[in-house]
Amino acid sequence: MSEEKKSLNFLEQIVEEDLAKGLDKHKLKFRFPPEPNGYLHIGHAASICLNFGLGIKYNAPVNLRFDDTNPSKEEQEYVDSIKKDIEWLGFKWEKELYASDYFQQLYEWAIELIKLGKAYVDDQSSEEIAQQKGTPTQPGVNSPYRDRSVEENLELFERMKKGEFPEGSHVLRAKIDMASPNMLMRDPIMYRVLKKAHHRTGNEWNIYPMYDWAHGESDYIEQISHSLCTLEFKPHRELYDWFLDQVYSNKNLRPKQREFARRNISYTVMSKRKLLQLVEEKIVDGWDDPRMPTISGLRRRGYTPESIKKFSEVAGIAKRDNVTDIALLEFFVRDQLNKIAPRVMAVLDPVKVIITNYPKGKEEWLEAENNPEDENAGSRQVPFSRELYIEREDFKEEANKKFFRLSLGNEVRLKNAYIIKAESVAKDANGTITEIHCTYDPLSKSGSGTEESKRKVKGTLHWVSIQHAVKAEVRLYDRLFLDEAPDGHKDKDFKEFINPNSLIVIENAYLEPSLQTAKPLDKFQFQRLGYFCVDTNSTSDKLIFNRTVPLRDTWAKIEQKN
RNA sequence: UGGCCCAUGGUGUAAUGGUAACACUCCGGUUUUUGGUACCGUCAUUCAAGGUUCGAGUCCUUGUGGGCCAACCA
Repeated sequence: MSEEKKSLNFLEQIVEEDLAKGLDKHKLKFRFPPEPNGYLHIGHAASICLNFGLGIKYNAPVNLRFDDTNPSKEEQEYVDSIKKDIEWLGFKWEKELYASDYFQQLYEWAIELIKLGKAYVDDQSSEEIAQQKGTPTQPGVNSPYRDRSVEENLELFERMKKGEFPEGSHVLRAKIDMASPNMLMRDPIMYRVLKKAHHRTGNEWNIYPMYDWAHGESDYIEQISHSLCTLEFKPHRELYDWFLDQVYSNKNLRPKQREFARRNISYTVMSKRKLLQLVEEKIVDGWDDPRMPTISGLRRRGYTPESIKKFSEVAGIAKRDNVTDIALLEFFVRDQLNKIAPRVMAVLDPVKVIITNYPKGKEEWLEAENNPEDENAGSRQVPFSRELYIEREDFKEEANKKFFRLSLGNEVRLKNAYIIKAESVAKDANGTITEIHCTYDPLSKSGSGTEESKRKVKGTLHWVSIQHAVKAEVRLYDRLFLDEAPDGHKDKDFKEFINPNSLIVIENAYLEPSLQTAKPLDKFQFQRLGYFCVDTNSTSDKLIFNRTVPLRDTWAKIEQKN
């Protein structure tokens, strides 16, 4: 077996360089740092696969650290969902940690900074502070409180902590440089007063640290060797390093922040704010609606962890803005489901077929292969009888030679059963076909080995026996947005591009009886239709199937062209 | 009008100074009891212009285009 050399992405190269420069490989440590203010989505999967992938590759620990410094947005529900999703993807974290675990340490370090004259309490409003901050092209001006004495700062900060001041009245700021070309270095806020209950620390704190102050120091406390984040944090790196300088001792490892481009996907939105909006405005059925690009949505849609991981791996990691084609993700689910999903027959838009020369009351149980791609998948029995359903679109009274399906006077094979020929139709008053009368060739049974069974016919149809069929609700999902980049239009709201047909519910689909016992999240290929997954709310009394993705459909393409 | 980052087929990545690779999509074809799968084939001289070099997608300069930065969010 020749093993293909995989090229390293630029972050792996950085790790390799650090190793080459003498970094002890046992000191490699990574972290995945979600904020528990929303559900994980496919973009996070890139970061998860990157960090945990690095952990696997170098046999290094990866911490799961919740960045929970803002109690007004964060909730336990999100913590739980995030843990569930990471586990479902198949990754194991070394330690479950929280930025809030470090609140005390962070507080003590802040006091040290005050004592060193590197931090001060500012009494101004956020508006005043914003005004003094300048703009990217103009330097800021110093706060009038910038040169308070250490004693006064210490006392004020203590009172902030005790809850003596209302929210918004005081902040602790790092004293850096109001004229820095980097806005983040213009005396950034380290603490604000927030009298909110925290999901872990309750009412213990009246002040909460800001991201920049908490994140790098948390990395340092955990001795994370490589702290990987998305591109928009690039300007934060200077501040990350500045804060690190304040506490760093060369006896310890110094964490390194590096940035990569977030993964965008066509025909969807990825920001948690917008996803939350879809949930709150009930445009979708919750964070795990199968149309959502969340991990939980994809799971309910029928995606597998493997397909998501493969997608993340192949899409890769780089530094340029990107919009990856959703078709790549769909390719990987199909690719895996093709190998593992049992084939079954289901008719979504039924029209009745009566086989006039098949005896009334007779039934046969025919053998059907479960998966031609998996020889260990075995087979099952499906019932055949005189009255069947086939898809309405599989029949035309008259058809040209490109139509490989059933038409009057022509033969077609019923999958795993017999060759039938359409003889006549019955219609209702509107002209809608209500019955197709066919005859079958008794010698043409699938697998019987007869000459008749080997006869070439143009097409093969799926079907179900009416008297044996089980009913189910089938939900046909399509992309949630009609535009490739719904949030890429400056003058238009992303919701203007919502696909009105993103969900089509078929109340009464007919399935072969073997599906009666299907359990939530079981995956199947409905032959000739697509891959379907049993919904999490499905029961044996009320079966519900979600369409994960349709099969590739070259016939639909041919038809579209005409 | 400041600072930083980025630029390779339709899309996403690779090529680490030595003559553009892989995957997806699209289009065309072969096989097929799923118009599926599998298999085969077509699709770029790397944003532009200069420069360094025997040799540049890769290094330098200048443009051009895109992104990020003025939350008591992360």
